Amino acid sequence: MKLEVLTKSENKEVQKEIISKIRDLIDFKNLEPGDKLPSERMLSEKFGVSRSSLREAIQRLEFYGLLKSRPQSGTFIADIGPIAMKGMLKDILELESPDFKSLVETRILLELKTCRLAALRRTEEDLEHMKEALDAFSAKVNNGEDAVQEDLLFHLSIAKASGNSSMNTFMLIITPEIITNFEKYHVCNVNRAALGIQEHNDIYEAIKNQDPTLAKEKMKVHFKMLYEYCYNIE
Amino acid sequence: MKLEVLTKSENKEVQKEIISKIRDLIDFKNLEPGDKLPSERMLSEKFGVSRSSLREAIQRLEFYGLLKSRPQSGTFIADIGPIAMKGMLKDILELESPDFKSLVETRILLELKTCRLAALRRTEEDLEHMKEALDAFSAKVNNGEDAVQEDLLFHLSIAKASGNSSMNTFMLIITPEIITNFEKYHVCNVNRAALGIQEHNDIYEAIKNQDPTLAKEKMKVHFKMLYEYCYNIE
DNA sequence: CAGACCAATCTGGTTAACCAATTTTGTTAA
DNA sequence: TTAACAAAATTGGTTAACCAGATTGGTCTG
Repeated sequence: MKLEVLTKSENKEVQKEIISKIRDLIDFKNLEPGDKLPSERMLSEKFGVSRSSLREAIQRLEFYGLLKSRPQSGTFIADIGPIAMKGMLKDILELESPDFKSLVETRILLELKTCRLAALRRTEEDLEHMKEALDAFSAKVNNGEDAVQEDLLFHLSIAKASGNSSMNTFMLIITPEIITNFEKYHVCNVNRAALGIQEHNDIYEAIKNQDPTLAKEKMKVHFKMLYEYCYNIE
Repeated sequence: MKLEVLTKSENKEVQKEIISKIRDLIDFKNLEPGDKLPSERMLSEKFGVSRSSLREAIQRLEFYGLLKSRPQSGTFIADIGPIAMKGMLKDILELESPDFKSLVETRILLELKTCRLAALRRTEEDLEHMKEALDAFSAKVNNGEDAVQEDLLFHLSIAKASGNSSMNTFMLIITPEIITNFEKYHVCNVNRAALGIQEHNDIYEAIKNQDPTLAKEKMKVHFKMLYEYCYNIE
């Protein structure tokens, strides 16, 4: 019975251990898709961890789509097959938290696509949202203030207009870390911000005119500096 | 005090309501980055929800990088600025679960990039893992069996070899849903599987020979059918 | 012997009590 | 007045008890 308070990182290690034990259990008991896992009480006792910790681990695996728990019934193995299950569990356990370079690289990839899709699919409502974000950005910059947040929100409005909820979700996931890293490394300087208004406007106009190729091109221009920065980090 | 048992979807609605209330609180109290949120007990009482539900909502916002809770100290607002905070909360609340088309579209985008990066960065260890996955896939197909899982695991091994943990994570997130949808819609048929071995081999060789352009080209060939399928769903 | 039905049990979800570290606050001494 | 120290209140995390629906095993009836 653990009594010391665990730090956040230690807690994550415990979670990984639990996931690892769940993997061993699935492996050892040869549990197949649709099979029911032992109850939470039984597992928490068997693993020697608290039920809350176990529940958190299960929730994480549920997030990755590997488990599915149903109220008053049990926790079940997802219908993805035992081989995929085993492989994915291994990958999840080995997963490391993303570095800044990965984040920027992924952001550029996503945005070159979302702005293209946005040009193809944007609704009038999407356009309005984008315009609002664009104006907020311009106002801040013209006032000489820092506008990293407004910048990112404009880009998020494009992601939303892309009509692809996966990419939209992924943009939402990486944006906060991008912001904190930007502010840490001072990636955005004020001189570029003024230029940024024009670039944002170009992107907006391209999407408004439903020109996907131009939109992507303008986004590429907008990312030029960031792109070079990203590939010179290491 | 709610006593009925909530279904999973109802539960998610409750979570959204809580997040919405947290947003209102931040808005109303003008909480800024680094500020401390009221304690969990106080909030759960104020919102009229259980502390567990509140904690789940907080964990979700922590996942998106908007909050940061520290043991024995409190839950704090992330250092991303009030405007970004408000905008992102709005987007998260409006987020819808991804459809199959979004998943496939995102997968293709990610994989064309990861296989290119893998060709540039793969280690010898990465190559070994890819070879193992490749052989497992070939064995199953040559045996006339269904090999959707092995197929996906090969692609995941490429994502891992890309050295970009964000993209690796995102691939892990979308893969289970892809698998279940594949099996539901019978996207993969056996005839193509035999062809798939050759295509997988081509991709593997290109990555092994560190030829990013060829790797991407071969991946594009591999996705040709899926690509057409994806854009003919609606 | 098969099918319907009911109660005991088991389940995940929820609520309340508990823990130790931290933070705040009040007091005292320099 | 201020700095230092200690006690009390506050905090997120943990554990244990509780709830109502789902499951199951056995029993009874046709």
